[in-house]
Amino acid sequence: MGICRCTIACATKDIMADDKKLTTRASDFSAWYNEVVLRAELADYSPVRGCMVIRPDGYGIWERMQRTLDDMFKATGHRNAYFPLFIPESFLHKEAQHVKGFAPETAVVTHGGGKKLEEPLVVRPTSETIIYAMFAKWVQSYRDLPLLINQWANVVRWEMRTRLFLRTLEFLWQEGHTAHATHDEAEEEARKILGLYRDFMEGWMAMPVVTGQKTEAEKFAGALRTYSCEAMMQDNKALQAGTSHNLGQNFAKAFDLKFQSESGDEEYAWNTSWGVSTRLVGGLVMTHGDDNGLRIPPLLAPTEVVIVPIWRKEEERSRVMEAADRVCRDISNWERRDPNALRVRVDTRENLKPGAKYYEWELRGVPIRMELGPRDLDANQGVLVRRDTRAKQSVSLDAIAEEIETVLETMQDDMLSAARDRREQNSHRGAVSYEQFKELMEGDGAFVYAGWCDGEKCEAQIKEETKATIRCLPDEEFRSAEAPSRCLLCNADATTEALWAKAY
RNA sequence: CGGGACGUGGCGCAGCCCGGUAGCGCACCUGAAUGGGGUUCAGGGGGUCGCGGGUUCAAAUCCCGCCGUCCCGACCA
Repeated sequence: MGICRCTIACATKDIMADDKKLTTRASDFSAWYNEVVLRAELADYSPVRGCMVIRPDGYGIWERMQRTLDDMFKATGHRNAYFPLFIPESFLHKEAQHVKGFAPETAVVTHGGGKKLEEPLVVRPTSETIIYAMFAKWVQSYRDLPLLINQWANVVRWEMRTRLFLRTLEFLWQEGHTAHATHDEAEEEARKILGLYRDFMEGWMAMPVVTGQKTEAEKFAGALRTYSCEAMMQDNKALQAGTSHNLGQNFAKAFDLKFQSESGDEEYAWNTSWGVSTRLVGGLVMTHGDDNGLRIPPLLAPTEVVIVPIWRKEEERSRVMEAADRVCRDISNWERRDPNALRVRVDTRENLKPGAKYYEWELRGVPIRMELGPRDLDANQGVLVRRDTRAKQSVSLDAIAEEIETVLETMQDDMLSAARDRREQNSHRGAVSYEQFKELMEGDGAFVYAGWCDGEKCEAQIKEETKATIRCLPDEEFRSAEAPSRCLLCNADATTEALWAKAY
């Protein structure tokens, strides 16, 4: 609820209006986020603590993400497979760092069919162990490599604090797992996927990311190196949107994944694993949403255009409805079932005034609203309203499909630019004193690029004192023109530049 | 798991301090009118007051326990 600044005379009216309004991002970002997710019907709470139901509008976004990513994985030679939900508990213990990282947050099945199991089964928190155990059976020779597998699955991590989409006990994701003959091939794969993720996040989600490498403290449990895509949300906190790991030979050694090389030697394979999850939907909300609700970038919007018919008299009603239906069919290529055609729907509800519909579709984030009334029909036009800018334009019905395509493309680009501008405005480079850094982190938050001595003590102490962490050691294109020379905390010579921020 | 707030028709809340058997707004249903930025009027349906105990003639209200949600810490895609 917003604050009423009205006089008593209009208090009632204002409260009514407020009842329909979202908490603003500025007043309480977390509350705003929850309200958007619930009221835009992306998800709902489940009876089980920390779990959520993904509703059709939320799942529709995920489906579009899935389809796009799946195409990208296939185009780079990966194939889908499915590995089981249950993993023998002993498997998790075979890689020392891995079990250390995941054991505390696993759900374990101890009974089945009414009997106690001989060996408890872990509900997968991630599938490295079962997958590399299977890879070991399948790989004999270098000719079997590389082995490029992806799976779409659910995983369970018993988190303490949960947030819709951002951190739930169960979530949906894809996990890619590959085996290679050499370290360099694995490294190339891990980097290739990181780039693929970035292309998806920027090109489809209109969510700019900083790519880079995780520090030892932040890397995946069991990995040699972890790379990540870090996006800035509107509260200036970082969201780790995707990770790609070079696992080295750690899992190969733990699961005896060996192959005979060209020269006849027996060698351990080199692995990578990488994933993005339904967390991306949360990232989408927090990147683009505004105080009127969700804003979905056109390429991922389950509905791109909603047509709102407008009429006064009965005669107008039939005329407008008929036209709306016709336009919908024309521009959506409905009868041809063309998957690339526009995703359009007509809001035929008769119990709501047009204005109410406008608010609702804005809340739901549909990119374009098309208002179609008698005056428009007389002029053979429709009114297009962009969700991102709320700008209106009248367009001839003869050219409406083309114009919509143009507007959608423009919106997609504009949303990425706006998100990037916002990130840059809240990013700080150059010499930042630790005092300034603390002020930034205590205040509005920020991305801060600063020098780091590579010392885990400095990293830990800064985290302790400011809650900010090194999100990544940025890839070259994100590094400052002039490399920082001093460590943010200890002032010793900096060995690298680090991106600091508070994180989700 | 520690600190704080909250839990009352679908949603948002009042009632609780000072026990007496539940109310408001929105939403929903019916009818009529209305319809280019949150329609109006009339009629109507819906709640064992988070769950479980206790105190009492009587509990939404007082006491104890538990569960859940949100915020803040320790853990994390």
